Amino acid sequence: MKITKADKKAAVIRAALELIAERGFHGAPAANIAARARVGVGTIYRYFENKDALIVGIMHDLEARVAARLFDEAYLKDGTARERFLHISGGLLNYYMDNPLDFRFVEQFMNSPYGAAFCRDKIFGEPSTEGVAGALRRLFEDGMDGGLVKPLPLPVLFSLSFGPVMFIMRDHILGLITLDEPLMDATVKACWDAIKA
Amino acid sequence: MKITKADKKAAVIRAALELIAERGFHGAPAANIAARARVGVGTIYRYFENKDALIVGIMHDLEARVAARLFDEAYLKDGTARERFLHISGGLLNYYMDNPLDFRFVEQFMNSPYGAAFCRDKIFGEPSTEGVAGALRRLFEDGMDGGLVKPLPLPVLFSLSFGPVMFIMRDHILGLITLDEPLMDATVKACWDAIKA
Amino acid sequence: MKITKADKKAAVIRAALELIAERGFHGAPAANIAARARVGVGTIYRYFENKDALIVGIMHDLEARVAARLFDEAYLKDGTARERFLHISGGLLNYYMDNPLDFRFVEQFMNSPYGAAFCRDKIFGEPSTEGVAGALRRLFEDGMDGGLVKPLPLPVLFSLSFGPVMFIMRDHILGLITLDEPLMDATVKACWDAIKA
Amino acid sequence: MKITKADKKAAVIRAALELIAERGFHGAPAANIAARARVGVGTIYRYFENKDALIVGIMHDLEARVAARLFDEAYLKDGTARERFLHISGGLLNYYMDNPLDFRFVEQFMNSPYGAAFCRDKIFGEPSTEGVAGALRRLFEDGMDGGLVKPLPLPVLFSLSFGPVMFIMRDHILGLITLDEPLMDATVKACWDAIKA
DNA sequence: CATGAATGAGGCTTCATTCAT
DNA sequence: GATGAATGAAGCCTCATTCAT
Repeated sequence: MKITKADKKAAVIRAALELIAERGFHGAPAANIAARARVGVGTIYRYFENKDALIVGIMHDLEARVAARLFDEAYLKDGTARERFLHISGGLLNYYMDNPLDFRFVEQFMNSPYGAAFCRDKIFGEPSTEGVAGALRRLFEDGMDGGLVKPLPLPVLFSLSFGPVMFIMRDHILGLITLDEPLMDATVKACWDAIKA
Repeated sequence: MKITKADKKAAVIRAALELIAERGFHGAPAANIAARARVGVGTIYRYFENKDALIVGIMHDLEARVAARLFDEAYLKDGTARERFLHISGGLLNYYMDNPLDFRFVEQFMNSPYGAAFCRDKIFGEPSTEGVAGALRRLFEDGMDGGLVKPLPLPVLFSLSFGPVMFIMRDHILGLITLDEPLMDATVKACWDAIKA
Repeated sequence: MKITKADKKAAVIRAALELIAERGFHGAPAANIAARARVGVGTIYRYFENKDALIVGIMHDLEARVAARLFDEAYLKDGTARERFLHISGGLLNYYMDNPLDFRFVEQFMNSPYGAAFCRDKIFGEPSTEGVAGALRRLFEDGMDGGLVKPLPLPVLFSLSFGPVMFIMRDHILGLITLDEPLMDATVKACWDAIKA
Repeated sequence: MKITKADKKAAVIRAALELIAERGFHGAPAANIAARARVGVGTIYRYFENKDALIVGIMHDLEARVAARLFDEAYLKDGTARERFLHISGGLLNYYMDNPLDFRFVEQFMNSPYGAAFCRDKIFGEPSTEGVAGALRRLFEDGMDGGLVKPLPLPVLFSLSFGPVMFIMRDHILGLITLDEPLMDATVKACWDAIKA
């Protein structure tokens, strides 16, 4: 058993994510990805049918890592709707602060034909009760039932909650602003103001 | 005045915007743009130094059209900070509802290396007191002075105001939700809740 | 009668010669030629059927200018074969020293498919008794008859006479050597040594 | 050892040389080069960064082949300056007689912006004591020291030696003259007359 | 006559993908 | 499995030439 086993796949995913995050889809040819992953070009095609599959694969991988971070033990112990909201919203902001490349990737992925297809696929699948989406839905639905959250369609609540987070993260990464703990806190609290009844 | 005038440039811009909006940057080769604009390929290069310049040119053009719509007479007549906020925020939402292709373009442009460069250029220029950015800055600064708006850095206020708008528009365009007048109204009002003191 | 009449043609020829001399055939698109000649692109095509015709036209023009310089009154007055040889050979060297762009053009023209065709055309025409070629032929033939010049085919005598001149001119223009009066003199005298019996 | 080895590079070089020799730089698009080399277009770019690099690469390759021919054992055994000169000068003429395409390439290359850059690069490097240039320098310097060769700058001696060779070769290839053994012999001997003291 | 906007064939180069080793 | 040389479709861009003004 060598250092390199089938975690070549992980290396490919990481290399591709980094390259796309840093240079856009244009700037991530298979040859560069392979080079950065210290892998032969052909190896990419062992693990992914083609480049599109690789890109979607990166997104799935990333999603799992984000979910693991947001729904940790801290989240599972009970709390008010507001506390749980702040936990998730703030957690997302924190995650992207710690992993700016992940953010840059998501940003580019979601706002591209890939993202559209990705979302459509999610929708055509039944509204899962598990994963990030499920947890959030329960949070908002409970909140609305308890009269704590404005009675609005879920997508609207989502947008009020995460739109600002994604927006401000980009500014932070571009250097237009420097987010610190208090500022992040103020931001997610303002988001709560937007959705609270 | 003949069939051929210099609005070939406008035709190129429109064709490129549409193609990019519909199919992403990948799906908009120069040949297709020219074909849709009913123009020779070479003509593109009479008006734009290269494809990148064209793409940035589209964004500038689009910006001007958005600004013209948001800062009309209705805006200029006085109103409370909240009224002006709702006018702009709602106006933007409306504009994109009416021009979904414009929205799709902005979305892709801003979340790509093009957008990063574009924003950086804006920043290195002095904080203009005119245009969309200037008007918004005055609006928020006045609001903060009057104690009507939370005292937060401008980029944060921007993100609270427009993050949700952009987010929900994508859902709408993807068909995940159908925005109607009341829903749009509720959304921008919720945004105000986020920023109001 | 304005400054610009049909000497637009001359302007085109000059502009094209300069551009080709400085940047090669690759670096002389019609648009640039027109710009440097301060003339519309279309104008080029009034005077030359196409670009090839223009290029050959430049060569003809240049030939005439060289001939005018070499066969002046000084040449016509009698002299020994050696004197006449040195006059011509040195005159050519001098001409190119004074007109380096002309040299660079000739150099590129002659060593290209254009030059091959040009020479072929000359050959298929009867061996003219006039012009540069004619005068040189007489000079060499007289020299051979008088036993002053090695009895070799004309092309060989030509190459011994002008090969070195063209060769050293290129070095001079490239800056590999700096020709001055004594050096030029020594060079053409050495050429005479090559052909003298 | 299969059909495909890495002498694809040699095939590309050969194909490009031939095409350029026969049709000029204009007449050698990458697609044609690839076709003649029986290679995919992309393959060219595995071995050369771009077309310019290919062209310079051809020249380097050719230089090596010429050097190998001129400085063989026959040259190394001692001889008078005149004998060695005739060996080299005649050898060059012979080489080009045997390889007319090489000649046509050199001719076009040297008299073009490529050649200028090529020579400049050579100059900025220190005057190498090896290779063709070095051997020739030694030959001429020894000759001058021994009073056998005219005391002239090296570039002038070069031009007197090789200018006629290149010149007459072109005539031969264009069919203006047909060089045979005696004629070639007479030519190089005449060149010696030009440089001998 | 002169102009230069318009054109599109054609050139250079990239890059996803394959396949022999 | 892993590799990377080979491939050619396809993208960007240039430029000789035309033609309406």
